[in-house]
Amino acid sequence: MFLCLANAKKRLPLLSSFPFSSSSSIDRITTKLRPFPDYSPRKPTINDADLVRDLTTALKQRRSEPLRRILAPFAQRFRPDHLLWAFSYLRSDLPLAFSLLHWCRSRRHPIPAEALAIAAHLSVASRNLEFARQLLREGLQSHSRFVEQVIYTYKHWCSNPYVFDLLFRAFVDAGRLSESRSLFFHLLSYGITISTDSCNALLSHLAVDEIQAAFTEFPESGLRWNVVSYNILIHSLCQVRKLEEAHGFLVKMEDKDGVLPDVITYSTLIDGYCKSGELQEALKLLSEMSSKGLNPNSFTYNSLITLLCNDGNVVEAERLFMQMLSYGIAPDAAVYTSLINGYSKKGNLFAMHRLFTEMKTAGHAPDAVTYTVLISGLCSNGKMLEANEMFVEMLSKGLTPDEVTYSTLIAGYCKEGKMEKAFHLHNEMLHGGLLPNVVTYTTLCDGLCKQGQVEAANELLHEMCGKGLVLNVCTFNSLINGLCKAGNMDQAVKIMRDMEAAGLAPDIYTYTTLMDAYCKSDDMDQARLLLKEMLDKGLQPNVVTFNVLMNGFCGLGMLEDGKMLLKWMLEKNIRPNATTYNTLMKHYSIDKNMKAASETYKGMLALGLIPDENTYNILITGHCKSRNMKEACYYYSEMVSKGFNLRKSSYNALIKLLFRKKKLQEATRLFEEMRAMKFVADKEVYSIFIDVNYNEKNVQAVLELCDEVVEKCYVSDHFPATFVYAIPFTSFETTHPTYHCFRLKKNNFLPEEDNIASIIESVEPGFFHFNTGLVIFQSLQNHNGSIHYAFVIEKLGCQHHIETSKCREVAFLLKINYDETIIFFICKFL
DNA sequence: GTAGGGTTAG
Repeated sequence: MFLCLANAKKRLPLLSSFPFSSSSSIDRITTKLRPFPDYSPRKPTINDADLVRDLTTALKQRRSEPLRRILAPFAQRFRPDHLLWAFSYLRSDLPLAFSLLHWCRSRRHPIPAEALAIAAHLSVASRNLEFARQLLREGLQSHSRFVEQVIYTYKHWCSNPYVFDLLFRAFVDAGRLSESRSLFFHLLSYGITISTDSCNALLSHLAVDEIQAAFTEFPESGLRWNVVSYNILIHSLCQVRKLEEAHGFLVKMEDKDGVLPDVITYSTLIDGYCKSGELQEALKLLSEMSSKGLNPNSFTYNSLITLLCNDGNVVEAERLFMQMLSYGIAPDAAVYTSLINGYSKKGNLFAMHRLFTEMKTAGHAPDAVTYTVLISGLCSNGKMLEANEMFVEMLSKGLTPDEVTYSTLIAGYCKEGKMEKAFHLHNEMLHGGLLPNVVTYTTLCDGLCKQGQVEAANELLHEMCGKGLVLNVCTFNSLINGLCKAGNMDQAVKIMRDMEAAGLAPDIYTYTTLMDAYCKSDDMDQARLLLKEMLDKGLQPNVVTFNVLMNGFCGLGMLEDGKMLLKWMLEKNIRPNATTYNTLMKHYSIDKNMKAASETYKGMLALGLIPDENTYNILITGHCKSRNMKEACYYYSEMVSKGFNLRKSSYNALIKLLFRKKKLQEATRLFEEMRAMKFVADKEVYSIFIDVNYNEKNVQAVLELCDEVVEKCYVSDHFPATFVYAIPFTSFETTHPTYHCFRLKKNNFLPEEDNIASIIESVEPGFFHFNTGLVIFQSLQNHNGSIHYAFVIEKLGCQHHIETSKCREVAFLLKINYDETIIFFICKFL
């Protein structure tokens, strides 16, 4: 069963008892003011009165003695409500009153609401605001009708209205927002208005619509919002991308309310525009604020720098950074971090390190976010060793990694397919008291899916739901991708429909993923249907969507449709990228239509697109296959000059072509280079050089290459070296005789009859013509007890015995021409 | 009591 989607949709906690209706407050204001009640404490009994009088007298007279000793004689008879009367006696001696309260609390007596209220009033009156705040918090926590007690005791004990501000704040701090609002209006009836500062504290906890409601409703009671209030409102509107409204308030605050916007107001709105990618609007505001004499600061610039970096325009971002410096605005760690991130996302690790050094030199200590950015850059560029070193460095600096840092590292390991390491980190974060978040889980889920473990991914997501985390669209897209790659299209589509039904809208990733899967299963009709559905929903396809379709059309040989698609893209003003063109070129090259490939390449350049490594590799392999050595060499030298590298297939193709065109020296150089780059050459390429060396009677080189090709091309997870006793090596279709290479790996083990059978089984079918009895292994025992291996070339009826008793390893190179007779074989004793 | 930088999917 796949995920139940009941809790898929993220719901904001609703303040249901928080109806901001403006009519009710008007009624309240017109109501006549209520006076505060007169306080009349309960009358004590004679015994209680005596006890309290004796106790307070003792406290006053013996104040140098330890409290516990003074109060010991009263401890048995003392009740918490004695505090109420004691406070009257100690009103002029507050430290004693509070000591008594502490003593009472230390005896685990619950403090009556009335006593807490009185103590809070006394604290406010004596300007001990922090203590008052604590008392009010305690009162709210432990008594349901505490507010009434504060009001009831107010007139007699304090008459400082600030106590209500503190009470209001205590509600806000406790997250009891609707009660704080009720308190606001309740107090109006007594003529008390909560301060704007405290109302701002409430605002900063509210959702945007609630803030807006409060904005109209609260001033009806005479409250005046200040610049901070507007900043909170504007920030909140920006967060929900209501930029026009936010901008409207920037104008209104000054024009209608006479509240002047400050740097924060402008920076907030500028950031809003930046987050929406509206650079021009942001820049307009930047000049507007300057013209008003408001100086942009590092916050202001950072928003702009971040936007430029996200657009991939790091150069412009750094230019802005320099401008900021030239204006004497000091950068901070955040600004450096943004730039570092910009370069890391571009894959420019050199510039990333450069800025990191610059930042430290300028005296800005990198923080956990900076390190996370660095780690992220290293991870996404496949530098996991360095990423891990950076993580260790971060720890050594005493910085604490958080969920984001861990998720970043986990994503790095997932990308490498190292799921064990990824889960190890996941456990490490749990041990460190960190809770993996939805991103962590999505990352792990994606990693599992990419390893083909969709079921495990599904289980993981169930675990995640069980922890109360809500799946987001990325999570579903990962799972959908996993199902697609596992060929389970029906389930993938079902998940999409389910998420839709649960109110989580599939996005461009969802559609592109599914379209890609349909394209790859040659179902262009379904892909087209999805494209239509997506367009109908108003989702705009982007370059990736088009690339997926391009790949689909081209993969089916529908190159004309591919060309049309490119045209359509350009019409829709969606800028193709190198991948778009590479796909077309690749398929032209597969079709051996290098003319069309070259034209496509020209079109790409005409559009100002920069060819990437892939572009060159496609052109080179294509021209090689078409035996256009000149063109292949031209693109090769151009790519080298741009610092790009050949990939494996291009090396192989180019080497073969060079060899064919008798450019042995060039071919050899590339073969050496390719091996130095740790690429594995084709068996065919190995055969070329084995043959070349054989012809040059360079037996040592022949054997080395034989060993290498066996090691690299035949020994694999399925054929571990220790279990593969004989590995055939064969190759190409040329005029060369076929080589067979056998490598017998021995650990003082000699094949028994049974093992010979397994040798035979392990041999690639079709080559080792055992059935026809072409080549047989035998182990024979000599009369002196030493064991021989024997090749029996049955067809030829001759046997070759090799003494192996002294050998750990034997390599053979057999050169057989099936049509004629055996030509030679070489054995190598190690 | 208010603003900026980091993690996930095609």
